[in-house]
Amino acid sequence: MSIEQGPPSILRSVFFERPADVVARELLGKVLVRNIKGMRIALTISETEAYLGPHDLACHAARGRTPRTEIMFGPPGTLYIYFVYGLHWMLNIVTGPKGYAAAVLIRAAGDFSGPGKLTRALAIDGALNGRRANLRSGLWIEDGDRVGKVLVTPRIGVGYAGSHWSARKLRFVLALAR
DNA sequence: GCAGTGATCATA
DNA sequence: ATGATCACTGCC
Repeated sequence: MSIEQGPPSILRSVFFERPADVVARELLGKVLVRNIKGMRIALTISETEAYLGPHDLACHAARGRTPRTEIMFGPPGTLYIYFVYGLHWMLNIVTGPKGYAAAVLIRAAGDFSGPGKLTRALAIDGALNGRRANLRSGLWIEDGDRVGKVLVTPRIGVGYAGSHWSARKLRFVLALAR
């Protein structure tokens, strides 16, 4: 049996240096931690989506390397944060080897359901784009408890990607504990 | 169901 | 420079 001992460990880049769908699934139950001027907020991640890489037509990197997608070509564990619909910041973490543009979108954590609401609650915006998930940036991820059942569904809001890629089951949701 | 909101990118 | 689009949300 495994008893958690000592301080929780912060996920390092090796965790993120794997395919986005693997990372997305394993992020469920991990703890998203935000440190804002000494105030610490810790929320269990409950919903993620994988954006697999340039071949994934729902992934921004499918449009090639642009000023915005440049960040996704960086090392695993880099924060990729972009603005959409004129209102909302989206929180992603770059996955896979450096130079391979893939990422995981964190859609929900704690009581905050919805990617825009999550970033607003944690004061996450473009200032964190390109930073790493670590203590220095004030945003990182720690180990969590074992998770129970996981729901796997198509991703939200990617109808533009065509029937194949919009249907792929790349959204991972933590089922409620019983 | 759909309007709001503004960055981003393709097109020119 | 212009226009379509958008990994969303909240209100109808």
